[in-house]
Amino acid sequence: MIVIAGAGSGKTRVLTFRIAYLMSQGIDAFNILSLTFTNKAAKEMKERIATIVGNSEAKNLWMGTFHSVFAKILRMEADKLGYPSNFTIYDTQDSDRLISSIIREMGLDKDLYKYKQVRSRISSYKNSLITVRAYFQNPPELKEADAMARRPRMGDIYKEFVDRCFKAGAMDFDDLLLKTNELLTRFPEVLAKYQNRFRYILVDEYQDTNHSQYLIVRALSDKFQNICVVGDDAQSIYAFRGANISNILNFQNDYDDVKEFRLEQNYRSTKNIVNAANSIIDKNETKLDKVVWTANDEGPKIKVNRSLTDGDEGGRYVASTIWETKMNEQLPNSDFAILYRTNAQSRSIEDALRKRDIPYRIYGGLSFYQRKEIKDVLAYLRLIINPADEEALKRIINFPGRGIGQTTVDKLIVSANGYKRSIFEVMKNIDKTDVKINAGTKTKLKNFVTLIETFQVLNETADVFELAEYVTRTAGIITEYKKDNTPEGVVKIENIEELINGMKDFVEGQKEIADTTGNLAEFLEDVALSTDMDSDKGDADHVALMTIHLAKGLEFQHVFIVGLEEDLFPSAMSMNTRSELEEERRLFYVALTRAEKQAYLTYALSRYRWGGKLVDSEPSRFIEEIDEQYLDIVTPIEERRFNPMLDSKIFGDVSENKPTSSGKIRFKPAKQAILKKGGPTKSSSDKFQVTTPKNLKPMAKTSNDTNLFDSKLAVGNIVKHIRFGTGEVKKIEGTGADIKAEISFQHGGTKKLLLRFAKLDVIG
DNA sequence: GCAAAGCACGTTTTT
DNA sequence: CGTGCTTTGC
Repeated sequence: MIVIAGAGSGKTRVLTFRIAYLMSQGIDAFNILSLTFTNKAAKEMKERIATIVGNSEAKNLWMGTFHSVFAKILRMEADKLGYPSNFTIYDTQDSDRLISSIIREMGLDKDLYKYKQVRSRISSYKNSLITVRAYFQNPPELKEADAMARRPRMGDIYKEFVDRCFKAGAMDFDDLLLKTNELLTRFPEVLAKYQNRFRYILVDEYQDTNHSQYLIVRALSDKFQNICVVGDDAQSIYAFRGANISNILNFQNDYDDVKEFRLEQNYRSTKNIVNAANSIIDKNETKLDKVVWTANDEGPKIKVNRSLTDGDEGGRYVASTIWETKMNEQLPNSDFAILYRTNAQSRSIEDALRKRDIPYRIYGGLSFYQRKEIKDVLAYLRLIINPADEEALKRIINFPGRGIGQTTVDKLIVSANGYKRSIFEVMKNIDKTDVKINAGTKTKLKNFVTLIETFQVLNETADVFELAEYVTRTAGIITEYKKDNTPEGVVKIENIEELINGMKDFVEGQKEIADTTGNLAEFLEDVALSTDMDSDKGDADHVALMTIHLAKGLEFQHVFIVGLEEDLFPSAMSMNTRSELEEERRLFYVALTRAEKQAYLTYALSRYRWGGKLVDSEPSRFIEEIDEQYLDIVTPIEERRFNPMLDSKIFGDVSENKPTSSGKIRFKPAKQAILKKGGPTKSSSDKFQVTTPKNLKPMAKTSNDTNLFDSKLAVGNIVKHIRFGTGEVKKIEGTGADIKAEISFQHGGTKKLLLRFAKLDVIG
């Protein structure tokens, strides 16, 4: 059965009730497998089912993401594949480091073999079931393609990567799916076992499955053919990680007697939003026919707002609109979401919200578990349960510093590869090997081995919390970070404390649930596969900030979609082919359909990108693509309020509050009008800087705050440099990010310093 | 082997 | 802008 479910039509409800229904018909929960897109979705669905059929029954359901469900199965069957059951899950960073390391070891040009490109290439092989053997055996197209891309050694890197992961007892994200396929293909008795267990299979967000996932589902469902997939082709937004939209388009051909259902009524959004979204998705060629409609109210039109810069967008418009709406309508913060295309856009929004004391939470981005200090602690724990884990070992063998440098590690890697053993084993038997390392360093290595072995012994008896506390103290991690008195150092200590407290919760949680063992391995797996969405840190009331990808499946009363500019959304990277652009359009569709009541679209005429550079932008084509009867073009009145020099006449033929007379929004003239107003001359553009609202608290200034626009540095100033001492500014040259000052120091002569790097205190 | 400074580079999107 | 890698000088 396939359910094509439009946005807001109650997909989750369908799955929930179907499962509850199956169970009410006497089907054993153990026989139901339900694959969701996030762990959070699984958890929520489980809770909803529990309220219908009871908690004890719901507990037995197999429910989770592809990755988490099959990681569990792989642990049970690991020995068949030659893996230890406590295998490590490498995250993207681990993979990147290993790939970089391999490229270096093979003596390849790292500019030609960029580790990210190599990683994504390997990832796409794996997701297409092209194993190393297949790569070398198949007709030479792949090899030729890589050779054409001037990367003839691609296959060798792939092979080495796979070998090293295997030797380290590690799987990357793609392996969790690929190895599951290997397991089910090579061991028919295992396949039969899981086919018999999972008699009823349900898959959510089917449009975002990749080939590897598709094959797993097909294999498992082949015997009983009790499969129900739910999805919406219009919301397929993960092609970049291998999602194949034809999985959903061709489902009918894969099984006998497929029943198809269409859910086209939207219960979430107003007519304006639903119709506007339809008018966008209409522009796509590749799609299934369906018409989403709603019986909800007409609702207000979608507000479209233009700002001068990204700072204005977040500050003057988004933050103030949230503030006012919240006050006028007495709404909680959680009714608001701000969605963007790239994570980097969050910063300016954040600043604005902070200034207005609006509580917010950023989802995604650099997650807690990816922070350096957290990964350091986790690396110790990983090494305890899997000493072969190469990336964990390399990370901590010299952290905190114990005099084991790169040279030594390189020798160990070469030796480990030679003996076909893990690095840890080589270290353990260092005296029996032919590794040329001096006696002093050997002692250091032995001490490290002993340290880890001590931890391993403790792990036999202690729980995760006790262990981590002991490890961070004994290994000197806490001491190391305590040395650092900077604010960053303090935050790191706090983060480690938070991690350890989280472990306490985990241990206590495990005691309540009897069916889990609550060991270290389990904790690490949770960490490896958890996302920012899964953990609801308290239920504090906040505005949600996230990428559109992360927002899929969520809904909010008021939704701001920011940065609607060409090259940003649609992304400059995704405008080469029609299908790429169509995916961007679907992404916009997803964004818009998150809104229940009111949507706001915003764009800026120029934006700070790449750190310092102010880049001009044009409004996104997606704004124009919306049928304009659903739009309310708002002109930012604040622009004038903050600049008394301006007169509305200079806006030329762009009217203030209504669409232009031609009936079509005219973006180009609007931009030119702004140029006229802002003017190309320095003095007038400076005004915009000066007229920043003064009632807002300025950001804290430190001596190394070298924001160029705030820099008061001039010829003749006496400055102090942290290293060169006191000197006089002789000359200032360059523009923008490249401004340099020539400074004559009392000791140390004359130096040209880039202001963006130099830490200068102006003292006279 | 280590620390600091300099420099390069990147921003799609994520399990 | 900020991270993380490389260079440099001990």
